[in-house]
Amino acid sequence: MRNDLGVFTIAEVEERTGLSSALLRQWERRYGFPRPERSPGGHRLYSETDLEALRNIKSWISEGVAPAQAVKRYLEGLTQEGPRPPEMLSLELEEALLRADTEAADRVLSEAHRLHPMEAVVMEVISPCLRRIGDGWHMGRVTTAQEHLASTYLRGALQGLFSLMGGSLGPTVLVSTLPGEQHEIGSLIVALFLRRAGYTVHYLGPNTPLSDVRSFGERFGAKAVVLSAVQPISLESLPHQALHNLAPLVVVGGRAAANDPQGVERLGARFLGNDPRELADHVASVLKEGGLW
Amino acid sequence: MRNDLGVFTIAEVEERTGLSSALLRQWERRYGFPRPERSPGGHRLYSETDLEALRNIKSWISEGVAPAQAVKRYLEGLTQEGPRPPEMLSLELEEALLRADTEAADRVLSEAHRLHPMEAVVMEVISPCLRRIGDGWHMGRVTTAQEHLASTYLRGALQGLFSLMGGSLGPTVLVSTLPGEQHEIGSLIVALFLRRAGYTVHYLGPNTPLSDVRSFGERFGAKAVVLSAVQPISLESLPHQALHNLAPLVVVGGRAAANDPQGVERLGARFLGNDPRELADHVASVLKEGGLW
DNA sequence: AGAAGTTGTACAAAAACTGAACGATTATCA
DNA sequence: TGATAATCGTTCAGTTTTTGTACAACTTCT
Repeated sequence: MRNDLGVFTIAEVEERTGLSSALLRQWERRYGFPRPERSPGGHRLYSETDLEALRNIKSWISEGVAPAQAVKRYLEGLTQEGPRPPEMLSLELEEALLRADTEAADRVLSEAHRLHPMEAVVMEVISPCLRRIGDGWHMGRVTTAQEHLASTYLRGALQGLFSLMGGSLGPTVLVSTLPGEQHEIGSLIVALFLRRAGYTVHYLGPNTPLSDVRSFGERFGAKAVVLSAVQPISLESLPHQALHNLAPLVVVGGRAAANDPQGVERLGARFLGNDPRELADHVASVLKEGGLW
Repeated sequence: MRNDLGVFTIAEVEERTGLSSALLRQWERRYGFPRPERSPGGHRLYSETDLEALRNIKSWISEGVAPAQAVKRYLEGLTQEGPRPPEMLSLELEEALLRADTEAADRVLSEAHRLHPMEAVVMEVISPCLRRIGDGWHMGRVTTAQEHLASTYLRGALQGLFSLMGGSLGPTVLVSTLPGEQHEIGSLIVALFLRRAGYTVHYLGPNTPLSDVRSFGERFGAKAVVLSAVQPISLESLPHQALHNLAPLVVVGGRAAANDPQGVERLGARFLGNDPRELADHVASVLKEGGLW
């Protein structure tokens, strides 16, 4: 299942996690974690699991959890059961949803949140699960009803995360889909990461008419509008420069945008990548460059 | 469900709530709230619940409630003149959503849940709010973007309730909408009440093809299928007896069904009323009569 | 031999804690 | 109405906790 052998030197861990070697040693002394294997001569040899844990802890700390508590939380998560990695949780989630067992899905998600930070749950548990189910549907392995149930359930889970994560300090950003789109989950994930990055995000839901996006943006002084496009048609059926003046920055993401960046430019918008996390980062840096933060 | 362990530092709480750390300490001294856990050395460790409570209290203060009263209101769930009625909460919810203040909406809903049973929150707070916003949209008083944001938000809230309410003992019922429908919220509410009535409810989300509903129903031995129809077209465009053999009992609800009960019969289904609560009751009694419970 | 690691101790900055006091409002009452 | 009392957010001083880093002396790895 997972390679738990200690192979990384402390310098490599420092490199990969950004935690200084001195700090790693202090944590081990103070909190008893991590406690890596040792070489015959006593050098620390960290495992992949240790790295993962350290990244989790670091990200909890950045979310405002006190360091000592972050470590404690991780250790308590361990005592429950073996630390199942995100990939396995994602597979369990898929299995639960395909057999329409939403209670089991609840359990998997709540365990995922106990063991991993929000970002990892979204990108490594929920997202891959959705992709696999989508693929399975295209290949006929998954029925439409199963796909519906799963995406409805996961959309709800993401929406719960979104609202759980209040906070409105930074500039305002609107998130929606292009008119006519069926898939809203990508835009929901982007909204999640933008909110996490400190923006005031209004998630308008799918399929909002562009004229309303514009008026809404004006009313709330939106600095950016992010729209998702999965189906090529929704990109192609819009007239030239249709998105041009929705807001100071207009971004289109999604598979259709990735396959046709020129199409996005034709509409007067920008393509800033397809990965939700990257997209949110890019939006942030573009807004900063433009002095719009 | 919620992680209630105290982990957040006072600085993080200050940042997230906007209440100064000195003030947080004074409140604790003066009102005895919040009383967070402590680290071994005595540092305060606030929980997620504390954060939510503080946001509630802060918003009441900004509305003019005296701080001491706001804390008291939270602790007792009471205003000076007893619990606030659902109608008032519903209006507050509408107002919050129309100005896209989802944090305020969160607070209203959380207060509603503290003061009233789930059924009342759904039927007397959320439902009327949706209806008013829908009406306002038809009359041009509410923009499409506002309507989208509100229904997206409330759909999420209902879905949260639905999944929060697990439980699968009774017979299986499927809930979806007729193909082509845009509005899924009615079906979501029905699903909620059916689950509350003790059924094992699979909510398939909107727009599931009928063939998939059928196969899904067969696989899970569904005793009933409930479909929602808001737009007359989705009712009229189906062939005769299209719903006939989806399950032992096939019910169609929604405004379009209420306006055209013969149309429902033509499809081989039954119309059992439009009010979600009644509909759920009727489904239950029909299943009992038919010996299907 | 030199780079990298280890232990143990020490240190300093940041963050929190306690308790008290201080203006500025707001409410109460003669 | 005008004086008095209560409420409330902020500030200050002095102490303690927490946390990250630094240093010295010694060891291991290559």
